[in-house]
Amino acid sequence: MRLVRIYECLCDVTRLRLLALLQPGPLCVCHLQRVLREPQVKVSKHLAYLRKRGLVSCRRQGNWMVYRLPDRLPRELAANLACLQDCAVENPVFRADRARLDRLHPVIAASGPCACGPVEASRNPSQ
Amino acid sequence: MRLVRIYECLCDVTRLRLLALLQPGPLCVCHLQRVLREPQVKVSKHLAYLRKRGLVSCRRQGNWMVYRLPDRLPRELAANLACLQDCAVENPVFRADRARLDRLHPVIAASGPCACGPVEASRNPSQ
DNA sequence: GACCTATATTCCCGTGAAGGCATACGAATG
DNA sequence: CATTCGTATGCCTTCACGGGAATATAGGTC
Repeated sequence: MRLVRIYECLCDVTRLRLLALLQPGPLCVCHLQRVLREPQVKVSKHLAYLRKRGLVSCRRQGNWMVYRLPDRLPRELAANLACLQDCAVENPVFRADRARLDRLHPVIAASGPCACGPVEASRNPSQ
Repeated sequence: MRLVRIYECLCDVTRLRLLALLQPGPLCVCHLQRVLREPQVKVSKHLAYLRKRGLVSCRRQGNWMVYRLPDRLPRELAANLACLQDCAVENPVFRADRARLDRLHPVIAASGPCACGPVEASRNPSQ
């Protein structure tokens, strides 16, 4: 059942945090890593897990990998991400992550989802 | 994180089906078993899992154990159950379960959540 | 081509979960 | 008290997952 697959992705803190961070827009691994403050392997593995199950997609951008939520989300996933978003509002962990992400905002806004290098797209793409 | 605990409960089909079945009102194990068409051990163990994590509560009723969703659900859980309910509407597995449950309705309506014996409460309690 | 950086993958270990079988428990009934 | 019924628990095996260390890969730079 597809729904179970989704929940399997959601039942780990790191993955929840990753998904919550990607909701506003795409980010590269180094940003995710910096915000989560988790070791590289950990972040990379959980991203791979999410990728394999279609919860995130990614594309290479020079040296960097930019991750994002897929454009067209299946109904169940969209519903659950919305629910997650709701729950995240009042959760200290997510709030702290969001705060750190916001502190990265200027950089990201200036140079795109990957501030580590030259990039085209901006955050919060309406497409 | 409490949220993760919830998702851990949701990432198994059997448990999802159990929760979906209990949403309208309390049911005894034998009914759940009959609707799910799963072996007794399996049902019982998953109920224990849910019980241990506070997603369901139960009380003995003579020979039978009547399970229900707890009266006051924490915010996150309520949100996710609502989301589950939504997703369940268009899912064949849940629909089939619901159909079998509905076929049990007359019996349950007549004798309560456990049709196997005399019982007091009716389904869909507004409390 | 050598080297650096960002990220992914492999290998290993420990833990926990799922499923099944057998058995235990608790309540009712004779 | 023995039996039966409904349900729970213990034991076992299998398997997936999470985490870390080390290593590989891909792209960029000189």
